[in-house]
Amino acid sequence: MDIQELIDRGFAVKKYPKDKVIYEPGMLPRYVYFIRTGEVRMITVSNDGKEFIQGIFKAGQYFGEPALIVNRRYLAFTIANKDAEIIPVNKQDFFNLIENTPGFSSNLIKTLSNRLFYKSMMLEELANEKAEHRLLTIINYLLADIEIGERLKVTRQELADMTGLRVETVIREIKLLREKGSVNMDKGKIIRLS
Amino acid sequence: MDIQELIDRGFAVKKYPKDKVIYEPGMLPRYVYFIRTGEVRMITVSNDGKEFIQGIFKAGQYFGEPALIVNRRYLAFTIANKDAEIIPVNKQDFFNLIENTPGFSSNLIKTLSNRLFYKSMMLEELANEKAEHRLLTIINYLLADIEIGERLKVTRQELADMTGLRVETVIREIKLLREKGSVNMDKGKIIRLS
DNA sequence: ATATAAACATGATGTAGGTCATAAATTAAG
DNA sequence: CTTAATTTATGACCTACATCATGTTTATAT
Repeated sequence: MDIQELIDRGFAVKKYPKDKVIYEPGMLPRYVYFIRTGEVRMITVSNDGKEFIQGIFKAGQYFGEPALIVNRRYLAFTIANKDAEIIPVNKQDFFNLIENTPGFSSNLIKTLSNRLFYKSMMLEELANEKAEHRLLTIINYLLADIEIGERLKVTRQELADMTGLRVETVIREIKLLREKGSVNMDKGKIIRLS
Repeated sequence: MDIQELIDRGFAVKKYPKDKVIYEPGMLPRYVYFIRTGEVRMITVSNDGKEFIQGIFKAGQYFGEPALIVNRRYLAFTIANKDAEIIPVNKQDFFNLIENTPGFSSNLIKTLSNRLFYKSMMLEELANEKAEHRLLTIINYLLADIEIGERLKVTRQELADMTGLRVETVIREIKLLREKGSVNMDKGKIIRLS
């Protein structure tokens, strides 16, 4: 399912400026959101305001289906990370897409499986592993997605919000990882060497 | 997809005695496993031997698809919790089921969405919440699945393995929850009152 | 009924990582 | 260029939970 196809079929594009909330916990799901441009973060927030990054979604991806499919209220916020153009597709239309668009259903199955895989991995980390191991795991996960020689453009705060640690801990731990040579740095950012 | 239908189509049933390992981390996925009878637990184990329960699967359910679908090695062990009869369905047959069995594909999508929902919830808990909150969350999640007046037949060790806590912590915390009245107990086990 | 193994319980002590405070270094904005 | 805002950095202290040790109660098997 590519986004242009949706537009051709007459679905409307909605603009969300950076930091605009797309949906929040407690709301009943009505749409699945297809991202044409920009980026979205999905976060849960604890009582005392600590954020956890459940996922980052980019152009070409969609989000919000699980809650809609199982028909339960959202658990997370989704917020535009940058200015974004998004196509909300309502429940009926979404189910029509699944039924009638060749390959869409199997694409959805793959997407859900992938996310499940990531979440299983992170659950194990958060349940059992300590700071150093958790950090190495996401760092390597993120490094696998960029080119050799590129730097990870992720802040320490974001790493903290993905691992359930606090910034200070991430800062100290990354310093140790660099000293140990477990991680290579370039001007304060982690770089992929191989 | 009900299990009898698979048997009618000629798929073989394999017996696994209690505690038999069905697959383990590092293996390449070759089958999806449909449970005819018995029960299976999926666990990840840290370096120092601590277990985390990724999921429990019962008669009528299937497991092992995500790794097969994304074509990556298993992260977890799956182990028979009780004597079990299981039908391994190989990759090609499984994809045929998706393609050709009416309703199977949408059933799979629902199943994956449900698990994703559970894992998102637990990730938030493990990342941000302390022992008491974590415990109340799974306890209520588990209570929702049993009848009013029934007792939760789950050990404190199992609660520990689902929340990333240690038995002693779970024991102490449950005692506090009972004293606070946040949880009702009957002969040492948590009971659902309403 | 008795033995044996799980499960539950509780105290004493240790520690990883959180919290708080304060500041230097980058990056973005005007 | 200068200012403001983020991000990174570091020390001092604290706390929730882990760890270890040992015992009691409750199931399970013979």
